[in-house]
Amino acid sequence: MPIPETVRTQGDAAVRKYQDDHRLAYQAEVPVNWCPALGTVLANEEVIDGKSERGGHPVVRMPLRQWLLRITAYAERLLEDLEPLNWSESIKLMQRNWIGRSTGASVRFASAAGDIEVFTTRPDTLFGATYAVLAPEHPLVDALTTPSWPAGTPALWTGGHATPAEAVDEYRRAASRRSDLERQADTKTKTGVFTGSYATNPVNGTDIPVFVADYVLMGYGTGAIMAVPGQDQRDWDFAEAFDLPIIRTVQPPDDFDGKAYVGTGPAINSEFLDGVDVAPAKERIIAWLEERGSGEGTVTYKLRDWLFSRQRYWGEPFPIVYDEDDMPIAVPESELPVLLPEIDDYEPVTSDDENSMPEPPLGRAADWVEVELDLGDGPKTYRRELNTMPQWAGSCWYELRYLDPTNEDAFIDPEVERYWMGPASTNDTGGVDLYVGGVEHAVLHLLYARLWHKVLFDLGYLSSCEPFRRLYNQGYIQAAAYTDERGFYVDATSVVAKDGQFFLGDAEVTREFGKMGKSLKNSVSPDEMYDRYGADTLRLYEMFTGPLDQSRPWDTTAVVGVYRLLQRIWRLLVDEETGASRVVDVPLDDGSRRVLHRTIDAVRLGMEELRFNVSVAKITELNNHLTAVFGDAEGTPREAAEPLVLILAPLAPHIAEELWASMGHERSLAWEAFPSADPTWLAVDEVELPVQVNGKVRGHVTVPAGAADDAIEQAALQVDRVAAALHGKQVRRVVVVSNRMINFVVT
RNA sequence: GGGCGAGUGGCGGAAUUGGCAGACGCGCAGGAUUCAGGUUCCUGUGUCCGAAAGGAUGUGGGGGUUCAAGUCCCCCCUCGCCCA
Repeated sequence: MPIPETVRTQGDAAVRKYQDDHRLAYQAEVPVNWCPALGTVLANEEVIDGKSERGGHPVVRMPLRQWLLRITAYAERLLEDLEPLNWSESIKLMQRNWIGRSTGASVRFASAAGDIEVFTTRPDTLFGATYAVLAPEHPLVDALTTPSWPAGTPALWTGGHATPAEAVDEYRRAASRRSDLERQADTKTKTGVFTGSYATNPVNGTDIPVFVADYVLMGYGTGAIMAVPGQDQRDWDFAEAFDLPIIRTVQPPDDFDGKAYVGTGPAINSEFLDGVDVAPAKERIIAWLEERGSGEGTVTYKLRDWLFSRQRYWGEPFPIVYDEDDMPIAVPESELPVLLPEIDDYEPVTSDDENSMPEPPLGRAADWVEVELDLGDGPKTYRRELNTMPQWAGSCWYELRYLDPTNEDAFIDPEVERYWMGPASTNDTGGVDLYVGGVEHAVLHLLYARLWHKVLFDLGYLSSCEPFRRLYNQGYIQAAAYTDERGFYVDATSVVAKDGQFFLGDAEVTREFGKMGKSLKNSVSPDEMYDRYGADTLRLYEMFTGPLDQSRPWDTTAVVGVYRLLQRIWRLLVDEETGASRVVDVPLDDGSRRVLHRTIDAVRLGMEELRFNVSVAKITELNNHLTAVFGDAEGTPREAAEPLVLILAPLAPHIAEELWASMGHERSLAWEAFPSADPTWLAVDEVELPVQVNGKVRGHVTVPAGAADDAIEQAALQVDRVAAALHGKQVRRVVVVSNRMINFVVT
């Protein structure tokens, strides 16, 4: 890393600090998510509503020195490169929201306790800031809390307390009992107290009161806001509740009758900004603030650096050792990989105690922890890093290693990577063609893997800058889950149904449907279906029950349908009595040829769009047709039999291979191309069109494909029921959609 | 509170994206084969009226645009997911 001269001249410590501020992996004392029940700390992405993503255990915040990966340095690129990816908009949106880029300004309001730094996305509304609010946990709150209420403080602002100190103390106590979720969800009642201090609005020198209120969260922005009730509904509600002035600084449209106006419009009551629209007003005020040193334009991200240490045994050890000064040193490449030591007890140290401390299991491997190495200044004893990497570390790049799994010299041959993953054009990010995975990885695996891919790209190992070009989120097969009267999940397999109610022993339980898994205790094994019907039927059934991206309950009642389909296909191609092939080398009739090619076309499309349920339906239709024509004939023409087996193969591979062999092939069908429809047989020479009268179908006509509008009209008029419907009516208009339909509009 | 997605027969789900709603399968009913059960095969199956021909009605509810709406627009209800 190039070190700027100005840093270099300040000595080794400064250089080290500069490096630490920029390195991808770094250690820092940060507030971490400590989960005593799991015995490890967790990344922000692994904590949902204050509970662990796995298991739902309580998570407490505590400061700790840990490894972090500087994902924030990639925030902008992670955001930008989402754009061209063939991912669902909802997942892209989740990542965008998680990265949480917001542009705005940080503005300093002078106060007796020093500058209060607020972040705002609406610096253009600064003239409308009529008060300021700090989160109850904000570090300046104590300094801003005055010994007594200033003269003229409205009773409304004091919360009924004799002094600001009392009021603030009491308020903070109450706020600490409410979770962030409650604080944000409860938008109706606005609470808060006045600190007794004022802050100066830099644009006009106005002193505005400073409040403490829990609708401002410490974890977002700077934990302090300038309140602009005219343009923010939360601020408006608070202003109404505390009788604070409201100044509109954006002119709402004439027909606007709401309270806060968040739309665009010309600035008003804003001196030099008056008449300027929101976007240019932002630019102008930022320039003004920067000129005077009162603030600057900033881009902030919600995304935080990735906490990368875990106190678990099962994880990649860090290739890091510490010297006698506790200085971390990278293990030289010749010593890699660092392997986990054999230990007897690799369980994490778990606890119910919020005050317990993380304790890495690797600490138990005393003779592994101490290691003698020569890192340039002779053999010395070093101490190994005891934390391990999170489970995501491996899943961040496994897809790359899969491409070249036996390579001993590199994690992947660049040529191999280019072949599988390389960009197809200049605008292409590259990446695997298709990645099927669950939505639950939206801001976990799918974000982390993108980071690693970009890092490897930057280091020159990859030609693709994104790992997954197309992402498809499969739905979940859900299963019935049952809760007892306490709301706890009970083992679903032990529940019995009786008269529409569900019981565990004598106790009634409540049924719901959810993703199968340990947490809902409702896993259902496919083994039973496999034993009874075989793997092909199981596979085909899963594909047939509905679109891949939809969740649905596991219901086995319809499985016989696809089982019968496979049997029917078998009987079409193999003589049940003798086991001999029924495939014959005679030409196929034109009608069957049309059905065949239409089916191939539809199945191919279904495969491309991952709509396997439709593909199965089309194969069924083809088979129904062929059975009707050839079921009782001497045999089934090869021209239809072979494509039928080939289009079936991806859905029911075993039976397809067997049928393929039965037709005399010695080589696996895996080497055959997927059939393509012949366009000649997709073309039709006659079409049957519905004839509508006032939008209602009154009959059908068969006309040559591409027939002229008036020819269709003449033919339609010949249809008895149409003629009857038109009798005595006046035709106002005739709508003909070629090869589609015809509609007579009458009165 | 905000955002996104979904709601179609008894059930799972189709519908070339504005053009015959209900493909395909399950289930159900009737029939054929069978000593019988199962298997297999055929026919029917949204709802209402009708013996039938046929008619009316119908894609969560209400309104709208259009010759034509499951599909587009507005309001509402329910469910799911995400964010706060």
